[in-house]
Amino acid sequence: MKIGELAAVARCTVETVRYYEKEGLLPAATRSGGNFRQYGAEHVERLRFIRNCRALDMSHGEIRRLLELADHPQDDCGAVNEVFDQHIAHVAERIRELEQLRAALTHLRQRCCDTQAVDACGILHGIAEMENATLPERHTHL
Amino acid sequence: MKIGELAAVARCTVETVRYYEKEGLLPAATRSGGNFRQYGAEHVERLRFIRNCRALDMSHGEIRRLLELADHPQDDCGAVNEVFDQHIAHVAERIRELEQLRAALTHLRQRCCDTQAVDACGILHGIAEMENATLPERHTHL
DNA sequence: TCCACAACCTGAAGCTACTATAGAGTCAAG
DNA sequence: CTTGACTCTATAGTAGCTTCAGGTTGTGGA
Repeated sequence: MKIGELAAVARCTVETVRYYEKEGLLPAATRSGGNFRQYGAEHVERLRFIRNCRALDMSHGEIRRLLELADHPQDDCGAVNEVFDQHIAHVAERIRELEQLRAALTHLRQRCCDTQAVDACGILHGIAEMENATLPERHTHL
Repeated sequence: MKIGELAAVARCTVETVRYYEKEGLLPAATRSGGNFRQYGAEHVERLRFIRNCRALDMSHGEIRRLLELADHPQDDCGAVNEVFDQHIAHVAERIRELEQLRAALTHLRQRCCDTQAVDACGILHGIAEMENATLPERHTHL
């Protein structure tokens, strides 16, 4: 199977496949006489795994770790659960951050209910007066 | 005031200040004899505004738009409200996406309750079996 | 006056996860 | 034998910075 077909079955672009190879997420393919990449079922499986992890918003670092662990089938899967739990924690943390953010934005929004002159706009004044202590820093890649 | 002091009062790094100047968010400073940037109160105000917008997770594009609008104090502030409402909508949308994601992750997590061999791990099998239709695409910069 | 050292300067590269482009080569059908 | 789809490599761009290299300026103590 050539790269276009692989990309099609995994629903990603050809460029993404080549990028994963360069990043070491996908092992280098064998080459045909004309230097075209040749793939088999194991590449399909691996690429689909990677794309599914990306659909779950995992970083390449997290995916790399999962792939390493999956490559030792006899080992205990506790480490897998750990990676996964940490990822869930990242997501939960980001949701908390964004909910704080939404509350702050909604509060600010109420400072300008009517349309008026810009220099009297409650939103702009609200932003100018903010103390940075209000909001959290970002802790995740999400 | 020199760049280090400006950065300190706005609680960001010197590099960030120079970056904002290069991006055109912050107007170019006048220079001292030794080519050091010199800032005044208006720069402090503007930089604090920018940093507060960033704390609200606005993109540089959104901030640029707000700054433009703020530079025409006599105009109607309806456009400001519009930018703001759209940003709130972005945040709400991202929260929805992440909550879907969390649900999917939590569901997957339940497929491996006990520690066992990697090749029997319900999480890894679950990821491998996923259909990409499950999850939404990202629509915002958040 | 000299020296050390902090703070400043510019320009370029690195980060994440891709996407897009240019220019060239390969292959199957008509 | 030509057309056109597909592939190849290498490079640059995206957002919002951070880090680094290599050089200049300003300030305080000896």
